[in-house]
Amino acid sequence: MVERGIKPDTFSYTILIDGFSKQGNVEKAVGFLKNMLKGGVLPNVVTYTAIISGFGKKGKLEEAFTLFKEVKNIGIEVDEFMYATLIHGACVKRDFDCVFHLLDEMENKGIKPSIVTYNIVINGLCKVGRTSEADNIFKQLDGDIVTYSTLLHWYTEEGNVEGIFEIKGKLEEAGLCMDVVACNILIKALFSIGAFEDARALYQAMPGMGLSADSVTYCTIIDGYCKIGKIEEALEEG
DNA sequence: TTAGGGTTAG
Repeated sequence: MVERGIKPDTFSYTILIDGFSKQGNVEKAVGFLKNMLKGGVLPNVVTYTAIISGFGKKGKLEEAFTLFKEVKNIGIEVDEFMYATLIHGACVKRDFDCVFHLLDEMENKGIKPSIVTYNIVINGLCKVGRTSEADNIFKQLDGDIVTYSTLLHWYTEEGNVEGIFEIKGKLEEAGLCMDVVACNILIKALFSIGAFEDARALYQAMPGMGLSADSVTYCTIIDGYCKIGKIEEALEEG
């Protein structure tokens, strides 16, 4: 672009910055931010969110917060995306005081967290073994398919049979549209509680729901059958 | 008419 005399704008810079942040090279992303500023191209809330996300993924929460304060000082209006990104970073660091503080701050600013932001918090709590706490805190919440998938996944990891039944029931009650990820998690959960026939029935019902099994589905089923010594069934489904 | 946040096996 530069060779051809095309001046990069906020969008092209932000795409580059986001790409480097996602690859784990937040230093390079910061370098591009500096280039932008030097060239008189103004970063916006999306640009800064990309960098904060890069810091968060690497566990560099302090750097993320320093930048967050800078953004506020510049006078750029922070939004739910930026808060969600910071919350994700705080979850990576297992700093839940920080997480709940950020949620409070959002509320004070009149920024209502969407289900995506709540799902970040739920997953963060589950990851540190606080699944039932996550489940309780967000009981009143209208979960989406990711919320239920996440809770079901972690209850399965914990071997919490009661939890599995609770979420399975809620999932059916909510009547949400299943996706492949949700099916894979539910199949695994069913295997874990010994409901092999239900697991198989769900797998077979997938095409009727407009879903096709992916490699995770097959691995889950093969693993499930192998663990109970049913090699024949494992071979059969493949 | 371009850019940003969440969930799956082993």
